[in-house]
Amino acid sequence: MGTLNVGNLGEYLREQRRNAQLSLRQLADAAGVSNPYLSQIERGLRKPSADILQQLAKALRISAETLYVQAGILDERDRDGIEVRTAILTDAAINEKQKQVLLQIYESFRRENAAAADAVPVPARPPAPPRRTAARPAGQGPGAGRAGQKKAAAKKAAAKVADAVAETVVARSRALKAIPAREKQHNQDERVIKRREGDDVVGA
Amino acid sequence: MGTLNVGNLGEYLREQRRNAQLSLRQLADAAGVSNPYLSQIERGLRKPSADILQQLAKALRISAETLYVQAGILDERDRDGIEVRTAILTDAAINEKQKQVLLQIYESFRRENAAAADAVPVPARPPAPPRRTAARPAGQGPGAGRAGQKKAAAKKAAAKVADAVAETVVARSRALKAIPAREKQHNQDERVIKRREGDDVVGA
DNA sequence: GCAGTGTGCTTGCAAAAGTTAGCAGTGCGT
DNA sequence: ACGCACTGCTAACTTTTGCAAGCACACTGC
Repeated sequence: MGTLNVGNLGEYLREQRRNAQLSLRQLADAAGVSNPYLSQIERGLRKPSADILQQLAKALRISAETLYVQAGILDERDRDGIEVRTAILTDAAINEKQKQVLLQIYESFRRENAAAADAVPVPARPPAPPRRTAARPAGQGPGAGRAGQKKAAAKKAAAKVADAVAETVVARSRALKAIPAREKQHNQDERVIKRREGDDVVGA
Repeated sequence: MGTLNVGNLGEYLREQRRNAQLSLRQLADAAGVSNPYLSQIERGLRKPSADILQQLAKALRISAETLYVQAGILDERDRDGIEVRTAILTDAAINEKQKQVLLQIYESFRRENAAAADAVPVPARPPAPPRRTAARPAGQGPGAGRAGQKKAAAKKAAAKVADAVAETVVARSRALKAIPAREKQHNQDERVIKRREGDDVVGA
């Protein structure tokens, strides 16, 4: 193959590996791939198979599809957000509430990015105003008192769920950041043991 | 390779080719693939790369993802999730961090639903099960008063999710900027770049 | 200084993917 | 009968992927 069509894969992989604070050897070991090969991939000298990409994605705790896209196996084509909206709305695995939550977040992100693209000075919390706007129409105040009270209670419960979810996300994020460091040390210990054993075998 | 993990690909390919009323040679020529290789693929003797699958899909005028699924590159069992994930990942309007956040939330929703579907009592979290149990009867509407209150609470929680998560994203963004290790890695990047340039020269 | 450990990379090689040249069989026209 | 075009496949070969062994360099502790 004269020129490898590997797109941005190598750079992306290296970036993700660095974000995870893993050495080349650590990621290679975690993915079950040889470290020279991983080095070659990162430098764009090789185009790995989808199987290898799956293994790497798993070790990096990112979705394989992410790497497929970077490698040019899956196409990046959505510009209007229609597919994301459609996919979310037609997904049978999540309920309506969750769909709405995801859509709100998705739209917030899009707005945030659009604002950034416009180079408009972004307020401290750009997503906040849309949320409040959405919350008020949901109220529909003129209804019966009981109806209003029930709705307020429902909102309170939803807020509690959101707190739990956000907490989960934050905790997970921290775990992801904390684990690599620990794993790194732990892996070093393991590698020391492995290496000594390996050295013994070679010596023998 | 002792046993090729090619799933149903060969049979599926042959079926599609026959449906299109193409001979093996015609399809191979249209796809830019050698006809003996196509024969081997159809007989399950070879596992083609994603590039070859793309070429074949294009010649057959079907989506490459269809063949990826048949080849086991994409998981069909996870089909609904795949569409959402793929849509999110291929969306050009949001960046990588946002994509990962959305995916994490999506996954936690799915997990939440799967756990609720399994109705597995979680001993580790005694507070959580009662809340979920309450959310479920709400849908079934056994008790009108309580069910209504719980529904309203759920809505409020959902509304707060976006705010909490957006806050998380902002916090994470700040954390990423604050991490000194990032600078360290940046320096490593420079070193690697220098080294790679040297290597490239040697390679050329 | 040294030894030990970690890092990323080079080199040679095996295995697998993928191609080229050609074979055997089938159907059709003369 | 023959020749021709088409079919799917075999076998040898080429190219690419992916790995094992090892190198050079950096860092740390003694």
